[in-house]
Amino acid sequence: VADVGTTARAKKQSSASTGHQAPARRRARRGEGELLRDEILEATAELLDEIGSADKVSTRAVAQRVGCSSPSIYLHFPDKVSLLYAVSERQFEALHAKLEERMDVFEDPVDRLRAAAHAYVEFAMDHPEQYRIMMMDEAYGAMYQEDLDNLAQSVGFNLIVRTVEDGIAQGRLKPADPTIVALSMWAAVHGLVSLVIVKKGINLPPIDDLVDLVCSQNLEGMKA
Amino acid sequence: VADVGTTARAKKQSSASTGHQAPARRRARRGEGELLRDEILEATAELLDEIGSADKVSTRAVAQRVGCSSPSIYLHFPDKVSLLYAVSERQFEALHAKLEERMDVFEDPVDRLRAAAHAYVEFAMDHPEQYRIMMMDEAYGAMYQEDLDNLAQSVGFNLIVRTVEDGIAQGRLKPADPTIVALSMWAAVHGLVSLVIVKKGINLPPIDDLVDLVCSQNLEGMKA
DNA sequence: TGTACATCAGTGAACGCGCGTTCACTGATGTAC
DNA sequence: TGTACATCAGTGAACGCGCGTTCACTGATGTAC
Repeated sequence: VADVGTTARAKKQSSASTGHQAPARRRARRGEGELLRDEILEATAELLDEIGSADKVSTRAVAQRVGCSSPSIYLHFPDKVSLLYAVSERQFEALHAKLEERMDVFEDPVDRLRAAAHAYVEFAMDHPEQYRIMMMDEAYGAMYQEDLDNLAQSVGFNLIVRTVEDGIAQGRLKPADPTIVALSMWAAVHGLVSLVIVKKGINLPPIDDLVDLVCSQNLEGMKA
Repeated sequence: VADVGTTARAKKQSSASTGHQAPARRRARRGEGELLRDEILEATAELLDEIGSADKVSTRAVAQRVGCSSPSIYLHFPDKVSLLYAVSERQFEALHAKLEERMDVFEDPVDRLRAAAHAYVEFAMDHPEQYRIMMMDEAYGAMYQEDLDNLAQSVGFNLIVRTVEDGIAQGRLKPADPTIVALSMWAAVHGLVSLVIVKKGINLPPIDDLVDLVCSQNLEGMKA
């Protein structure tokens, strides 16, 4: 009611309200509307990491982090679920890229699998809350429901299966169903890392030692 | 404003509103106030199973399931978090009891460990959404933070550690750190079951076969 | 046996909040002539 | 070079909803005398 005279800009600046971060974005040029889309995705990913629950990350908080208004989000995403879906897709791509990068250092399939396990754990420990959402959250689990091959692809599962196949073909691993071997490795590593994330504070041996142990149980025992 | 004449009971009965289930509870006798507490715990557990997210189970829904008003919940629990905590404690006790029951059928430590793994998986598959909340949810993870020994106890972890110790003492398993062996078994089984729960619909071999495989990798390889 | 009373086990209505989303709008940017 | 105009990239205010929780109360149950 009062305070109509001062410009909107001045008001936004002065009323810091709850806003620790509002970098006061500049409006994008004509063809650059997609820039905001990227900033929204990044801010959402950050907030998911900090807050650790998709439900509790509000579109308003995302907007505030970006420095835009909350309706602006709807210029780029039809609704909140779509935004979260897009973030998760990005994150799966990042995980996949990291696995590939770390595996490609090695030639030997067994080394490659160990490298993959360690890279997977590193990713999860770097973004524990995002990992929770990607791999433990109901919403995201359901998202990929129709699209299982896509999930396997994204999560790097096929990468592992193929490497196990190579190992068997090259005589480095005993013949076995490569999908089962890959699955039990994945489950063991995921189990480990998810326990550490959820029951944080539980005092465990260093996680990398545990990962080595899991790799040994899954691979060394299977060496040809 | 209108409709004041008809009794409250009649109103409740007729306005079925969204209420599929409102069993029209009878008020407890003088000393039996604790009865409602139990009913609230059970209704909450049911709803958690059905809905699969602690956030999305509302106190109002719990009250409706029980057939009482929502303020009644606050007669027995100071707030929603305490209610959820109490439910989860109950559930951990049930899991512990199930493990003990299934293990006690066998004498041999290796058999006992296999039985434990299968019982654990059965519990999780019977109450997938509760298992998610107990083992994958942030809120519950945090609840037990101060109380790690209690967690280990509740989840049956100590039971497993002791059985591994027995196995080693009896010469049925190779000498090793019993905690590490138990932990890697737990992680592998938890990893498996949590993948199946979250990524439901993913087409996998029967889970019991996978559990057997995991047991083999963790135990058979370790047999003395 | 009858009645006044304390208390126990609850209830209906409401408060205040934060959220996802919509609506009607604004004003800078580039384009046509 | 100047100006009218379309459009793109946003915005402020508000709606409606569901939630956890509180408040003032009610009425059945048992007890004292």
